Amino acid sequence: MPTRRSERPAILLGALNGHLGYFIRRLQVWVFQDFIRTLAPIKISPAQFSVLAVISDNRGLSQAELAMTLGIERARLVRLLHRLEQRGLIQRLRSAADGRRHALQLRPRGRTVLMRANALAAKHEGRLIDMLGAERHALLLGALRDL
Amino acid sequence: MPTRRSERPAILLGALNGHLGYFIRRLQVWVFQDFIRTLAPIKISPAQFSVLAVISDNRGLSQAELAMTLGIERARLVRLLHRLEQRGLIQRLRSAADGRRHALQLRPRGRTVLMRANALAAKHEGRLIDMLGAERHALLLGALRDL
DNA sequence: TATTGTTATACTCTATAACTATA
DNA sequence: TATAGTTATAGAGTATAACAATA
Repeated sequence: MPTRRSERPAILLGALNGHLGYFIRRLQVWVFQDFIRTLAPIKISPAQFSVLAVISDNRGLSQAELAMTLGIERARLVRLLHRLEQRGLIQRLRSAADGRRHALQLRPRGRTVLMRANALAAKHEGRLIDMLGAERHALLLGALRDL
Repeated sequence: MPTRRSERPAILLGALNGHLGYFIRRLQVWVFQDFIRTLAPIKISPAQFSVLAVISDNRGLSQAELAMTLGIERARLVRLLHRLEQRGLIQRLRSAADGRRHALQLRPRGRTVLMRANALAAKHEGRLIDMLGAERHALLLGALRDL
């Protein structure tokens, strides 16, 4: 027979305990909040960071390829890229081979910002490791990286 | 020296490979999409499901307690609960002891809907297990449940 | 016809501040 | 004065559909 240990009984999660999605969601919310605050000085959101990182390592890729790689809607990418272009971080070049495509690449300023973003993102990752413990962090990364 | 195995080189994730948050986010998006589609017949969102589940197992708790338990903004809960109340799934009772608090509880219809929701959510969880593999699913649940 | 980029719409989520009523 | 619930706002994210230019 279970006994209460505190005056106020703890609130139960009920059916949620069996659902991985609930715990994934909670962790994801924590990650976004910490990431956004950490990169606030350079005003780079998680989505913008992922876009800059992928363009950096895949110079000349198209918007459709970028959208599919990151699982972002093509329509949403338009506004996202427009802002990065306005800030002088990226460039959209019409492809010579296929007039429909935009070849994406970082501008010098984008490379600089990405370097700062990487440094700040590393600090965020450090806090995530602190929270999870290094072993659990490695376990999760290994389990999720190759899906 | 690495060699290319396909005509078109695969798109690289670059710096994202070191960030657990990226992979957590991708999985979380998959989970939400599948959950929403699975529970579409009864029009219950992930947030609504979590609210019904916690109220069910903690009859009479307040909105502030519920908000803190689920990590939802108090302000957002208001509209969420309002809709569930309009649908006849929950009830807000003024607390006799403290006039500021609303004691939350499921109405009979809410209990019925939650039972259907649990059945559909189990199907969703089955698909998640299929995608991850049973061992990985158990590994992740164990690693995330006690944060 | 199909694809790429674009525009538009509607709804939800997130963050924030401020208001009211009760304590 | 502090707390519980509420209202309001702005900015993102998500899901759609439809359009023009190009293939």
